[in-house]
Amino acid sequence: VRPLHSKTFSVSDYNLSLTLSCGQAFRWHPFEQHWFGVVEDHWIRAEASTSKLTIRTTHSSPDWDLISDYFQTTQEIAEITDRFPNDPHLNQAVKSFKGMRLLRQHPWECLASFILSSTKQIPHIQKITESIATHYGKPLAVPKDHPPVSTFPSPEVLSQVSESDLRKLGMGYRAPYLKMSAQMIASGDLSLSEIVKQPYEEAKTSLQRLHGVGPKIADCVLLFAFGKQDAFPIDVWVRRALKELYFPGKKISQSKLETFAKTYFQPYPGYAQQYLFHYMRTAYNSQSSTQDNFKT
DNA sequence: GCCCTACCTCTAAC
DNA sequence: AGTTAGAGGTAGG
Repeated sequence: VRPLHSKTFSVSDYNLSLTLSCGQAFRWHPFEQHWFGVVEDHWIRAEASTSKLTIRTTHSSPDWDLISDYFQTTQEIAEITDRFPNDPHLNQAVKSFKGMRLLRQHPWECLASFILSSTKQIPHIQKITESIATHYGKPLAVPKDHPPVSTFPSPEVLSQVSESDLRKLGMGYRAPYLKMSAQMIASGDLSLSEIVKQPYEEAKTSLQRLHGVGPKIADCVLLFAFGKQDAFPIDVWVRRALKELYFPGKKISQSKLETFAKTYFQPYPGYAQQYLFHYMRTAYNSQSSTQDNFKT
């Protein structure tokens, strides 16, 4: 057990709990009054008040720049939400979820997580990603009152795992997708560090060369790992939100919806998407009597 | 282009 | 308590 290094970042409106639990990252756990998880090879403990984000880590020489980047500590969230279009839905979402932010995740872990996310609910995605780390990652030092955790294994490691061993972790038909993606990246056939430099549309096309990666998963990686602000992942919840909130009672094609989203929510479509996503999910879950209003 | 279906497994809802 | 439908997509027809 190592002593913890710690650092406090000055932030404004940092809603840590919402940020870590809103479906963009899958390996954060609430523990007493804080959260713990992993950023690359750092075990991390995080807690926030309205003006401070305090990070502790067991890492022997913490990479604070990496950590600052992951948590986007220098981002002024108000500057982004202030530029959302002025409509009642977004206004309500911003008011309800004040301080919800986007992280800047490790590209491979983010990609792998979202390959595993298709037709899965969040608790199961959490279970599988944790299980992958436990089985194939490297154990990290943790404080003695905390459970063991491991790093998320590299593409090189996962490309060597057999499909049947991956299936044992419960990922079903996604196993070959994960393995093939790991192989393509490990072999250098596809380079995530090159894709990050490409403009949004080109980067999206590049990512979709991977089997199991379509427009939605590509957009998740572009937004949550590469910080491409134009990415607008449209999943079932966001589709419902767009249809019901902006085109009630009308038939509208997928491509029309995409065009609308790309233009209407500028200059921060990605952030707007996350607020709409959360807005729709919580409204849907908490008001069962109004479910019919949200049917596709 | 647009629509349909199979794909694994878990979970929540009958 | 067993059983079944549906789940934060994608590929292939």
